[in-house]
Amino acid sequence: MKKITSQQQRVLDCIQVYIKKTGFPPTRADICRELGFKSPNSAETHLRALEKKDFITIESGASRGISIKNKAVTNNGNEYPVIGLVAAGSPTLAEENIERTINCPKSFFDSNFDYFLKVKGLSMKDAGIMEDDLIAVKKTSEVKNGDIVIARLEDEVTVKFFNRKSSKIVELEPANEDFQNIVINLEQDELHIEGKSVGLLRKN
Amino acid sequence: MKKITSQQQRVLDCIQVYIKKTGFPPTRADICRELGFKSPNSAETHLRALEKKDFITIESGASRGISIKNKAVTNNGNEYPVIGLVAAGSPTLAEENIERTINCPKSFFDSNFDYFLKVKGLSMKDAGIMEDDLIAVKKTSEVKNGDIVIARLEDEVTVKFFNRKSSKIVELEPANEDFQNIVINLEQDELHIEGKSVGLLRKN
DNA sequence: TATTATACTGTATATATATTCAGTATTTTA
DNA sequence: TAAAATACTGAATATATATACAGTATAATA
Repeated sequence: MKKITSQQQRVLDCIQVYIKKTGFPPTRADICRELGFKSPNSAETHLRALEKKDFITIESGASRGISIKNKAVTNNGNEYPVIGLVAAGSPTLAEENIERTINCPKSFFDSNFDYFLKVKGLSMKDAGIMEDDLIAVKKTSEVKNGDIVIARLEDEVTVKFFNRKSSKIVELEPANEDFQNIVINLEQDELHIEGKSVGLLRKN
Repeated sequence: MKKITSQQQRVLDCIQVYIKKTGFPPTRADICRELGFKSPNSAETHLRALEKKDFITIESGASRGISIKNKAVTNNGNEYPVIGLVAAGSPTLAEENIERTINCPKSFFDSNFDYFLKVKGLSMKDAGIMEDDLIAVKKTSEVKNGDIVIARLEDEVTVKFFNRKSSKIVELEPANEDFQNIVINLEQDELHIEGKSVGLLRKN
Protein backbone atom coordinates (compact mmCIF):
# COMPACT_ATOMS: atom_id res chain seq x y z
CA MET A 1 0.00 0.00 0.00
CA LYS A 2 1.38 3.32 -1.06
CA LYS A 3 1.54 6.05 1.50
CA ILE A 4 -1.11 8.71 1.68
CA THR A 5 -0.29 12.42 1.50
CA SER A 6 -1.58 14.89 4.04
CA GLN A 7 -3.94 16.52 1.55
CA GLN A 8 -5.27 13.13 0.49
CA GLN A 9 -5.77 12.30 4.15
CA ARG A 10 -7.79 15.50 4.54
CA VAL A 11 -9.98 14.47 1.62
CA LEU A 12 -10.40 10.96 3.01
CA ASP A 13 -11.31 12.34 6.43
CA CYS A 14 -13.71 14.75 4.79
CA ILE A 15 -15.50 11.89 3.04
CA GLN A 16 -15.74 9.91 6.28
CA VAL A 17 -17.09 12.87 8.25
CA TYR A 18 -19.54 13.71 5.51
CA ILE A 19 -20.94 10.18 5.41
CA LYS A 20 -21.23 10.07 9.18
CA LYS A 21 -23.05 13.39 9.20
CA THR A 22 -25.40 12.90 6.25
CA GLY A 23 -25.54 9.17 5.64
CA PHE A 24 -24.29 9.44 2.06
CA PRO A 25 -20.97 10.35 0.38
CA PRO A 26 -20.12 13.86 -0.84
CA THR A 27 -20.00 15.12 -4.40
CA ARG A 28 -16.88 16.72 -5.83
CA ALA A 29 -18.48 20.09 -5.16
CA ASP A 30 -19.22 19.13 -1.56
CA ILE A 31 -15.57 18.25 -0.97
CA CYS A 32 -14.50 21.58 -2.46
CA ARG A 33 -16.85 23.43 -0.15
CA GLU A 34 -15.66 21.53 2.91
CA LEU A 35 -11.97 21.92 2.16
CA GLY A 36 -11.96 25.30 0.45
CA PHE A 37 -11.05 24.20 -3.08
CA LYS A 38 -12.28 26.35 -5.90
CA SER A 39 -12.42 23.78 -8.67
CA PRO A 40 -14.22 20.43 -8.67
CA ASN A 41 -11.22 19.04 -10.45
CA SER A 42 -9.20 19.46 -7.26
CA ALA A 43 -11.48 17.00 -5.56
CA GLU A 44 -11.53 14.79 -8.64
CA THR A 45 -7.76 14.35 -8.82
CA HIS A 46 -7.52 13.65 -5.12
CA LEU A 47 -10.24 11.05 -5.43
CA ARG A 48 -8.45 9.38 -8.34
CA ALA A 49 -5.27 9.28 -6.29
CA LEU A 50 -7.10 7.75 -3.32
CA GLU A 51 -8.66 5.20 -5.64
CA LYS A 52 -5.30 4.33 -7.13
CA LYS A 53 -3.90 3.82 -3.65
CA ASP A 54 -6.83 1.61 -2.79
CA PHE A 55 -8.32 3.72 -0.01
CA ILE A 56 -11.63 4.15 -1.80
CA THR A 57 -13.58 2.82 -4.74
CA ILE A 58 -15.37 5.05 -7.21
CA GLU A 59 -18.41 3.81 -9.09
CA SER A 60 -18.06 5.18 -12.59
CA GLY A 61 -20.91 7.38 -13.71
CA ALA A 62 -22.74 7.22 -10.42
CA SER A 63 -23.34 10.32 -8.37
CA ARG A 64 -21.77 10.20 -4.93
CA GLY A 65 -20.40 6.80 -5.91
CA ILE A 66 -17.58 6.91 -3.39
CA SER A 67 -17.08 4.00 -1.05
CA ILE A 68 -14.40 3.87 1.62
CA LYS A 69 -12.51 0.60 1.70
CA ASN A 70 -12.59 -0.50 5.27
CA LYS A 71 -10.27 -3.44 5.74
CA ALA A 72 -12.03 -4.48 8.92
CA VAL A 73 -15.30 -5.05 7.12
CA THR A 74 -17.94 -6.16 6.45
CA ASN A 75 -19.41 -9.36 5.32
CA ASN A 76 -21.87 -10.71 7.80
CA GLY A 77 -22.48 -13.01 4.87
CA ASN A 78 -26.21 -12.79 5.11
CA GLU A 79 -27.00 -11.86 1.55
CA TYR A 80 -27.64 -15.12 -0.21
CA PRO A 81 -27.94 -15.33 -4.00
CA VAL A 82 -30.91 -16.93 -5.69
CA ILE A 83 -29.92 -19.00 -8.69
CA GLY A 84 -32.34 -20.23 -11.29
CA LEU A 85 -32.20 -23.97 -11.99
CA VAL A 86 -31.45 -24.06 -15.67
CA ALA A 87 -31.60 -27.36 -17.43
CA ALA A 88 -28.13 -26.95 -18.87
CA GLY A 89 -24.96 -25.96 -17.13
CA SER A 90 -23.67 -25.87 -13.62
CA PRO A 91 -25.49 -23.52 -11.24
CA THR A 92 -22.59 -21.20 -10.79
CA LEU A 93 -22.53 -18.07 -8.71
CA ALA A 94 -21.60 -16.01 -11.75
CA GLU A 95 -23.43 -12.73 -11.69
CA GLU A 96 -25.54 -13.47 -14.74
CA ASN A 97 -27.08 -16.45 -12.94
CA ILE A 98 -28.08 -14.53 -9.82
CA GLU A 99 -31.71 -13.54 -10.07
CA ARG A 100 -31.62 -11.60 -6.81
CA THR A 101 -30.43 -12.01 -3.27
CA ILE A 102 -32.21 -12.80 -0.06
CA ASN A 103 -31.21 -11.41 3.28
CA CYS A 104 -31.26 -14.06 5.93
CA PRO A 105 -29.32 -14.92 9.07
CA LYS A 106 -26.32 -17.20 8.72
CA SER A 107 -27.71 -19.81 11.02
CA PHE A 108 -31.13 -19.78 9.46
CA PHE A 109 -31.05 -23.44 8.58
CA ASP A 110 -29.43 -26.06 10.73
CA SER A 111 -26.47 -26.27 8.43
CA ASN A 112 -24.63 -23.44 6.75
CA PHE A 113 -25.55 -23.00 3.12
CA ASP A 114 -24.24 -21.15 0.10
CA TYR A 115 -27.12 -20.15 -2.12
CA PHE A 116 -30.78 -20.61 -2.94
CA LEU A 117 -31.73 -22.67 -5.97
CA LYS A 118 -35.03 -21.94 -7.65
CA VAL A 119 -36.74 -25.19 -8.57
CA LYS A 120 -38.11 -25.99 -12.00
CA GLY A 121 -40.51 -28.84 -12.54
CA LEU A 122 -42.29 -31.23 -10.21
CA SER A 123 -40.00 -34.25 -10.16
CA MET A 124 -39.70 -33.94 -6.35
CA LYS A 125 -43.28 -33.01 -5.58
CA ASP A 126 -43.90 -35.95 -3.24
CA ALA A 127 -41.02 -34.65 -1.15
CA GLY A 128 -42.88 -31.36 -0.93
CA ILE A 129 -40.64 -29.57 -3.41
CA MET A 130 -42.75 -27.58 -5.84
CA GLU A 131 -42.08 -25.37 -8.83
CA ASP A 132 -40.42 -22.07 -7.92
CA ASP A 133 -39.56 -23.22 -4.40
CA LEU A 134 -36.19 -22.06 -3.17
CA ILE A 135 -33.87 -24.80 -1.99
CA ALA A 136 -31.12 -23.77 0.38
CA VAL A 137 -28.07 -25.47 -1.07
CA LYS A 138 -24.87 -26.31 0.72
CA LYS A 139 -22.01 -26.77 -1.69
CA THR A 140 -20.53 -30.15 -0.91
CA SER A 141 -19.86 -33.45 -2.58
CA GLU A 142 -20.13 -35.36 0.65
CA VAL A 143 -23.62 -36.75 0.56
CA LYS A 144 -25.23 -39.84 1.95
CA ASN A 145 -28.14 -42.00 0.88
CA GLY A 146 -31.44 -40.23 1.28
CA ASP A 147 -30.00 -36.76 0.94
CA ILE A 148 -31.66 -34.44 -1.53
CA VAL A 149 -28.81 -33.55 -3.84
CA ILE A 150 -28.17 -31.11 -6.64
CA ALA A 151 -26.57 -33.35 -9.23
CA ARG A 152 -25.10 -32.65 -12.62
CA LEU A 153 -24.79 -35.12 -15.45
CA GLU A 154 -22.89 -33.61 -18.34
CA ASP A 155 -24.65 -30.25 -18.59
CA GLU A 156 -27.94 -31.29 -17.06
CA VAL A 157 -28.62 -30.19 -13.51
CA THR A 158 -31.27 -31.88 -11.44
CA VAL A 159 -32.54 -32.18 -7.90
CA LYS A 160 -33.10 -35.75 -6.69
CA PHE A 161 -32.72 -38.14 -3.80
CA PHE A 162 -29.25 -39.67 -3.67
CA ASN A 163 -28.89 -43.43 -3.41
CA ARG A 164 -25.59 -45.23 -3.74
CA LYS A 165 -26.29 -48.82 -4.72
CA SER A 166 -22.71 -50.01 -4.94
CA SER A 167 -19.25 -48.67 -5.50
CA LYS A 168 -20.05 -48.24 -9.16
CA ILE A 169 -23.78 -47.53 -9.24
CA VAL A 170 -25.59 -44.46 -8.03
CA GLU A 171 -29.30 -43.90 -8.43
CA LEU A 172 -30.91 -40.49 -8.51
CA GLU A 173 -34.49 -40.93 -7.41
CA PRO A 174 -37.32 -38.51 -8.08
CA ALA A 175 -40.27 -38.14 -5.72
CA ASN A 176 -42.94 -38.35 -8.38
CA GLU A 177 -44.27 -41.53 -9.93
CA ASP A 178 -44.36 -39.88 -13.36
CA PHE A 179 -40.57 -39.78 -13.34
CA GLN A 180 -38.02 -42.57 -13.64
CA ASN A 181 -35.00 -43.28 -11.52
CA ILE A 182 -31.75 -42.18 -13.10
CA VAL A 183 -29.20 -44.98 -12.84
CA ILE A 184 -25.60 -43.96 -13.21
CA ASN A 185 -22.69 -46.25 -13.77
CA LEU A 186 -19.77 -44.26 -12.46
CA GLU A 187 -17.39 -46.18 -14.71
CA GLN A 188 -19.20 -44.92 -17.79
CA ASP A 189 -20.75 -41.61 -16.83
CA GLU A 190 -19.51 -38.64 -14.94
CA LEU A 191 -21.65 -37.54 -12.01
CA HIS A 192 -21.05 -34.24 -10.31
CA ILE A 193 -22.63 -33.54 -6.95
CA GLU A 194 -22.96 -29.79 -6.76
CA GLY A 195 -24.37 -29.77 -3.29
CA LYS A 196 -27.22 -30.87 -1.12
CA SER A 197 -30.43 -29.37 0.17
CA VAL A 198 -30.39 -28.19 3.75
CA GLY A 199 -33.70 -26.38 3.65
CA LEU A 200 -36.50 -24.92 1.65
CA LEU A 201 -38.19 -21.58 1.30
CA ARG A 202 -41.49 -20.83 -0.38
CA LYS A 203 -43.23 -17.54 -0.95
CA ASN A 204 -46.95 -17.69 -1.64
CA MET B 1 -44.99 5.92 15.03
CA LYS B 2 -47.23 5.06 12.18
CA LYS B 3 -47.05 1.54 10.95
CA ILE B 4 -45.12 0.63 7.87
CA THR B 5 -46.66 -1.31 4.98
CA SER B 6 -45.04 -4.40 3.54
CA GLN B 7 -44.12 -2.61 0.31
CA GLN B 8 -42.61 0.28 2.23
CA GLN B 9 -40.66 -2.26 4.30
CA ARG B 10 -39.35 -3.79 1.09
CA VAL B 11 -38.16 -0.38 -0.06
CA LEU B 12 -36.57 0.31 3.31
CA ASP B 13 -34.81 -3.06 3.25
CA CYS B 14 -33.71 -2.41 -0.30
CA ILE B 15 -32.09 0.87 0.72
CA GLN B 16 -30.31 -0.79 3.64
CA VAL B 17 -29.03 -3.66 1.52
CA TYR B 18 -27.94 -1.28 -1.22
CA ILE B 19 -25.96 0.87 1.20
CA LYS B 20 -24.37 -2.18 2.75
CA LYS B 21 -23.39 -3.45 -0.66
CA THR B 22 -22.19 -0.26 -2.31
CA GLY B 23 -21.49 2.16 0.50
CA PHE B 24 -23.92 4.77 -0.78
CA PRO B 25 -27.71 5.04 -1.05
CA PRO B 26 -29.64 4.10 -4.20
CA THR B 27 -31.23 6.43 -6.70
CA ARG B 28 -34.92 6.16 -7.52
CA ALA B 29 -33.95 4.24 -10.63
CA ASP B 30 -31.80 1.86 -8.57
CA ILE B 31 -34.73 1.07 -6.31
CA CYS B 32 -36.91 0.42 -9.33
CA ARG B 33 -34.34 -1.96 -10.73
CA GLU B 34 -33.98 -3.83 -7.43
CA LEU B 35 -37.68 -4.17 -6.77
CA GLY B 36 -38.99 -4.40 -10.31
CA PHE B 37 -40.84 -1.10 -10.53
CA LYS B 38 -41.15 0.43 -13.96
CA SER B 39 -41.52 4.08 -13.03
CA PRO B 40 -39.16 6.14 -10.91
CA ASN B 41 -42.23 7.72 -9.40
CA SER B 42 -43.05 4.40 -7.71
CA ALA B 43 -39.83 4.69 -5.74
CA GLU B 44 -40.40 8.40 -5.18
CA THR B 45 -43.82 8.00 -3.58
CA HIS B 46 -42.59 5.18 -1.34
CA LEU B 47 -39.67 7.32 -0.26
CA ARG B 48 -41.98 10.22 0.55
CA ALA B 49 -44.19 7.89 2.58
CA LEU B 50 -41.16 6.56 4.47
CA GLU B 51 -40.01 10.13 5.10
CA LYS B 52 -43.43 11.12 6.37
CA LYS B 53 -43.41 8.15 8.73
CA ASP B 54 -39.97 9.15 9.92
CA PHE B 55 -38.07 6.07 8.80
CA ILE B 56 -35.75 8.04 6.53
CA THR B 57 -34.71 11.57 5.73
CA ILE B 58 -34.40 12.89 2.20
CA GLU B 59 -32.03 15.73 1.40
CA SER B 60 -33.87 17.91 -1.07
CA GLY B 61 -32.14 18.31 -4.40
CA ALA B 62 -29.26 16.03 -3.56
CA SER B 63 -28.66 12.88 -5.53
CA ARG B 64 -28.82 9.72 -3.42
CA GLY B 65 -29.73 11.97 -0.51
CA ILE B 66 -31.43 9.23 1.46
CA SER B 67 -30.48 8.61 5.06
CA ILE B 68 -31.97 5.88 7.23
CA LYS B 69 -32.96 6.95 10.71
CA ASN B 70 -31.52 4.88 13.52
CA LYS B 71 -34.74 3.41 14.80
CA ALA B 72 -35.51 2.12 11.32
CA VAL B 73 -32.28 0.17 11.30
CA THR B 74 -32.98 -1.76 14.46
CA ASN B 75 -36.37 -2.53 13.04
CA ASN B 76 -34.95 -4.78 10.41
CA GLY B 77 -34.52 -8.25 11.80
CA ASN B 78 -37.10 -9.79 14.01
CA GLU B 79 -37.71 -12.80 16.18
CA TYR B 80 -40.72 -14.72 14.98
CA PRO B 81 -42.31 -17.37 17.20
CA VAL B 82 -42.76 -20.95 16.06
CA ILE B 83 -46.06 -22.40 17.19
CA GLY B 84 -46.84 -26.06 17.12
CA LEU B 85 -50.04 -27.02 15.35
CA VAL B 86 -51.90 -28.83 18.06
CA ALA B 87 -55.09 -30.57 17.16
CA ALA B 88 -57.01 -28.78 19.85
CA GLY B 89 -57.16 -25.12 20.64
CA SER B 90 -56.38 -21.91 18.87
CA PRO B 91 -52.73 -21.36 17.99
CA THR B 92 -52.25 -18.50 20.36
CA LEU B 93 -49.04 -16.66 20.95
CA ALA B 94 -49.15 -17.57 24.63
CA GLU B 95 -45.70 -18.43 25.84
CA GLU B 96 -46.45 -22.09 26.48
CA ASN B 97 -47.24 -22.55 22.80
CA ILE B 98 -44.02 -21.06 21.50
CA GLU B 99 -41.54 -23.79 20.75
CA ARG B 100 -38.79 -21.38 19.82
CA THR B 101 -38.24 -18.29 17.73
CA ILE B 102 -36.64 -17.71 14.37
CA ASN B 103 -34.79 -14.59 13.40
CA CYS B 104 -35.66 -13.38 9.97
CA PRO B 105 -36.05 -10.09 8.13
CA LYS B 106 -39.44 -8.45 8.31
CA SER B 107 -39.94 -8.42 4.58
CA PHE B 108 -38.73 -11.95 4.13
CA PHE B 109 -41.93 -13.04 2.48
CA ASP B 110 -43.89 -10.84 0.12
CA SER B 111 -46.40 -10.06 2.80
CA ASN B 112 -45.83 -9.29 6.46
CA PHE B 113 -46.48 -12.23 8.74
CA ASP B 114 -46.92 -12.86 12.44
CA TYR B 115 -45.64 -16.29 13.31
CA PHE B 116 -44.50 -19.66 12.03
CA LEU B 117 -46.85 -22.61 12.36
CA LYS B 118 -45.33 -26.06 12.53
CA VAL B 119 -47.35 -28.48 10.42
CA LYS B 120 -48.66 -31.81 11.63
CA GLY B 121 -49.85 -34.45 9.21
CA LEU B 122 -49.85 -34.71 5.45
CA SER B 123 -53.28 -33.42 4.51
CA MET B 124 -51.69 -30.73 2.32
CA LYS B 125 -48.90 -32.81 0.86
CA ASP B 126 -49.91 -32.27 -2.78
CA ALA B 127 -49.49 -28.55 -2.16
CA GLY B 128 -45.95 -29.28 -1.06
CA ILE B 129 -46.67 -28.88 2.63
CA MET B 130 -45.10 -31.70 4.60
CA GLU B 131 -44.91 -32.73 8.23
CA ASP B 132 -42.87 -30.34 10.36
CA ASP B 133 -42.76 -27.66 7.68
CA LEU B 134 -43.05 -24.14 9.00
CA ILE B 135 -45.81 -22.06 7.49
CA ALA B 136 -45.42 -18.31 7.70
CA VAL B 137 -48.82 -17.17 8.92
CA LYS B 138 -50.31 -13.74 8.54
CA LYS B 139 -53.05 -13.15 11.07
CA THR B 140 -56.09 -12.09 9.11
CA SER B 141 -59.64 -13.19 8.50
CA GLU B 142 -59.72 -11.69 5.05
CA VAL B 143 -59.08 -14.61 2.79
CA LYS B 144 -60.11 -15.47 -0.73
CA ASN B 145 -60.77 -18.71 -2.53
CA GLY B 146 -57.59 -20.66 -3.13
CA ASP B 147 -55.77 -19.21 -0.15
CA ILE B 148 -54.14 -21.65 2.21
CA VAL B 149 -55.78 -20.79 5.50
CA ILE B 150 -55.34 -21.69 9.15
CA ALA B 151 -58.90 -22.47 10.17
CA ARG B 152 -60.42 -23.38 13.49
CA LEU B 153 -63.64 -25.33 13.99
CA GLU B 154 -64.57 -25.48 17.64
CA ASP B 155 -61.24 -26.45 19.12
CA GLU B 156 -59.80 -28.13 16.07
CA VAL B 157 -57.18 -26.23 14.09
CA THR B 158 -56.31 -27.21 10.56
CA VAL B 159 -54.50 -25.98 7.48
CA LYS B 160 -56.47 -26.23 4.24
CA PHE B 161 -57.37 -24.52 1.01
CA PHE B 162 -60.22 -22.05 1.47
CA ASN B 163 -63.20 -22.25 -0.86
CA ARG B 164 -66.37 -20.24 -0.32
CA LYS B 165 -69.20 -22.00 -2.14
CA SER B 166 -71.98 -19.60 -1.22
CA SER B 167 -72.85 -17.09 1.45
CA LYS B 168 -73.56 -19.96 3.82
CA ILE B 169 -71.23 -22.71 2.70
CA VAL B 170 -67.47 -22.82 3.01
CA GLU B 171 -65.38 -25.79 2.06
CA LEU B 172 -61.96 -26.51 3.49
CA GLU B 173 -60.10 -28.60 0.96
CA PRO B 174 -57.08 -30.77 1.68
CA ALA B 175 -54.40 -31.45 -0.92
CA ASN B 176 -54.30 -35.19 -0.43
CA GLU B 177 -56.71 -37.71 -1.89
CA ASP B 178 -56.73 -39.67 1.37
CA PHE B 179 -58.54 -36.79 3.05
CA GLN B 180 -62.08 -35.50 2.64
CA ASN B 181 -63.28 -31.97 2.06
CA ILE B 182 -64.67 -30.33 5.18
CA VAL B 183 -67.99 -28.70 4.38
CA ILE B 184 -69.12 -26.02 6.79
CA ASN B 185 -72.58 -24.54 6.98
CA LEU B 186 -71.97 -21.18 8.57
CA GLU B 187 -75.50 -21.09 9.93
CA GLN B 188 -74.87 -24.18 11.99
CA ASP B 189 -71.17 -24.22 12.70
CA GLU B 190 -68.72 -21.57 13.73
CA LEU B 191 -65.67 -21.16 11.54
CA HIS B 192 -62.72 -19.09 12.68
CA ILE B 193 -60.10 -18.06 10.17
CA GLU B 194 -56.96 -17.56 12.21
CA GLY B 195 -54.84 -16.46 9.30
CA LYS B 196 -53.40 -17.44 5.98
CA SER B 197 -50.16 -18.80 4.67
CA VAL B 198 -47.81 -16.31 3.04
CA GLY B 199 -44.82 -18.60 2.82
CA LEU B 200 -43.12 -21.77 3.87
CA LEU B 201 -39.88 -22.75 5.48
CA ARG B 202 -38.36 -26.21 5.71
CA LYS B 203 -35.24 -27.39 7.44
CA ASN B 204 -33.82 -30.72 6.31
C1' DT C 1 -70.05 8.28 1.62
C1' DA C 2 -66.22 11.22 0.50
C1' DT C 3 -61.47 11.51 1.28
C1' DT C 4 -57.07 10.09 1.96
C1' DA C 5 -53.42 6.71 1.55
C1' DT C 6 -51.34 3.19 -1.07
C1' DA C 7 -49.38 1.44 -5.27
C1' DC C 8 -48.40 1.77 -9.47
C1' DT C 9 -47.15 3.37 -15.09
C1' DG C 10 -45.35 6.81 -18.07
C1' DT C 11 -43.45 11.22 -19.71
C1' DA C 12 -40.84 15.25 -19.17
C1' DT C 13 -37.33 18.45 -17.45
C1' DA C 14 -34.43 21.42 -14.72
C1' DT C 15 -30.39 20.72 -12.43
C1' DA C 16 -27.06 18.16 -9.85
C1' DT C 17 -23.01 15.76 -10.85
C1' DA C 18 -19.14 13.27 -12.87
C1' DT C 19 -15.76 13.90 -15.87
C1' DT C 20 -12.88 15.72 -19.50
C1' DC C 21 -9.82 19.31 -21.24
C1' DA C 22 -6.61 23.19 -20.84
C1' DG C 23 -3.64 25.41 -17.96
C1' DT C 24 0.14 26.66 -13.97
C1' DA C 25 3.35 25.43 -10.37
C1' DT C 26 5.82 22.61 -7.00
C1' DT C 27 7.61 18.30 -5.26
C1' DT C 28 9.05 13.54 -5.61
C1' DT C 29 10.77 9.73 -7.93
C1' DA C 30 13.50 7.10 -11.24
C1' DT D 1 17.72 15.44 -15.11
C1' DA D 2 13.59 13.96 -17.10
C1' DA D 3 9.37 12.00 -15.83
C1' DA D 4 5.80 11.40 -12.80
C1' DA D 5 3.10 12.66 -9.02
C1' DT D 6 1.05 16.28 -6.33
C1' DA D 7 -1.83 20.33 -5.94
C1' DC D 8 -4.37 23.38 -7.61
C1' DT D 9 -7.78 27.12 -11.01
C1' DG D 10 -11.23 27.54 -14.48
C1' DA D 11 -14.43 26.27 -18.08
C1' DA D 12 -17.28 23.07 -20.58
C1' DT D 13 -20.45 19.19 -21.16
C1' DA D 14 -22.80 14.85 -21.37
C1' DT D 15 -25.60 12.48 -18.40
C1' DA D 16 -27.30 10.97 -14.05
C1' DT D 17 -30.86 12.19 -11.04
C1' DA D 18 -34.58 14.31 -8.44
C1' DT D 19 -38.86 15.67 -9.07
C1' DA D 20 -43.07 17.45 -10.96
C1' DC D 21 -47.18 16.33 -13.67
C1' DA D 22 -50.83 13.34 -15.62
C1' DG D 23 -53.06 9.20 -15.20
C1' DT D 24 -55.30 4.51 -13.24
C1' DA D 25 -56.81 1.52 -9.62
C1' DT D 26 -57.61 -0.31 -5.05
C1' DA D 27 -57.63 -0.25 0.02
C1' DA D 28 -58.10 2.22 4.24
C1' DT D 29 -60.09 5.77 6.89
C1' DA D 30 -63.16 9.34 8.63
